[in-house]
Amino acid sequence: MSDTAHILKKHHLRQTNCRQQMIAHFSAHSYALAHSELEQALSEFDRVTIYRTLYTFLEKGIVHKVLDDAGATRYALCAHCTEHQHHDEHVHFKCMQCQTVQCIDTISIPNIQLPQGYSYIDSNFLVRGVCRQCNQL
Amino acid sequence: MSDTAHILKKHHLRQTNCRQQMIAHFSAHSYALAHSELEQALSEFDRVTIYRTLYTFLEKGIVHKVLDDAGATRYALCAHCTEHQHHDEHVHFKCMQCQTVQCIDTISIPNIQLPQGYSYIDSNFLVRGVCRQCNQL
DNA sequence: TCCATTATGCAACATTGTTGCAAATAATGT
DNA sequence: ACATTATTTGCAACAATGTTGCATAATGGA
Ligand SMILES: [Mn+2]
Ligand SMILES: [Mn+2]
Ligand SMILES: [Zn+2]
Ligand SMILES: [Zn+2]
Repeated sequence: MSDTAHILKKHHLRQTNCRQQMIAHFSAHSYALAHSELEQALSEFDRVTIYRTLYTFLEKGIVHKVLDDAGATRYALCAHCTEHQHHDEHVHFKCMQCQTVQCIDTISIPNIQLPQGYSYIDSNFLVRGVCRQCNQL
Repeated sequence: MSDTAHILKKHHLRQTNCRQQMIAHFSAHSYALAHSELEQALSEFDRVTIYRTLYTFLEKGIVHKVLDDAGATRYALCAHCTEHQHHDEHVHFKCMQCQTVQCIDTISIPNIQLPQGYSYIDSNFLVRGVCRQCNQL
């Protein structure tokens, strides 16, 4: 069974064309994808279908949301998440030159001490800078 | 001279009604404001004017952008920023109960070590959880 | 192969972000 | 106080993104 099929099966989702191609597209890219990018790449599917598929993937822990300072939300494959809990406490890096946002899985988000009375659920850490590729130009 | 007038003067901006009321509104709230909230509160001004004023305030270092996982960008007053550089490296906290996002000025963003080849510009750290007020219910 | 459940496409709409341009306004100098 | 000029505002129009309802199509299991 293909990788994409396996991911869907693992999360008890039906094997549909759109889902398979979306997962394949995520796998083929090392950076986080915006809705608009998926829409362009997979133009055979309706915008709403992609929208709803992203929602399903989020719920099931197949992808996680990646914050971007430029409006549109991005998404990237999760490494070890389940339907019940996301575990994506790694840093995200946005290159201000090529505008891509990537997961830096090797850097986990440092623990911080919240003020009295505040409780922690999760966090999202976006670092802006210039990526390796763009620095080498 | 009023506080709001002083802020505008300091940044060489004209004293206009919209700008003064927007700054007053920011000052009166301890949490980050979305465009839509300003629009509702200051309904005598056009949506576009508020939009452009936010843009001006961002440029001048009067407000900073606060990322939110729910689509709409929020803004909050800067403490020590100038036209030339923002210095808002503090943690932002979003309460998943009351949905407000606030600046936690007392917690600065921890330094992280980026991989070889990456250079750092700035960062945005959003912690999600439950705020003090909502926890005490 | 049939059926129940689920996913998709389409239409329609809501919200947010963005630009051009003419009219209104604020600052400046007289 | 008034005229001049640069800037700001409101309006219209549009682009992009997010969201829902509903009829039709497809999937997975019986
Ligand atoms: Mn990630
Ligand atoms: Mn802040
Ligand atoms: Zn880059
Ligand atoms: Zn709260």
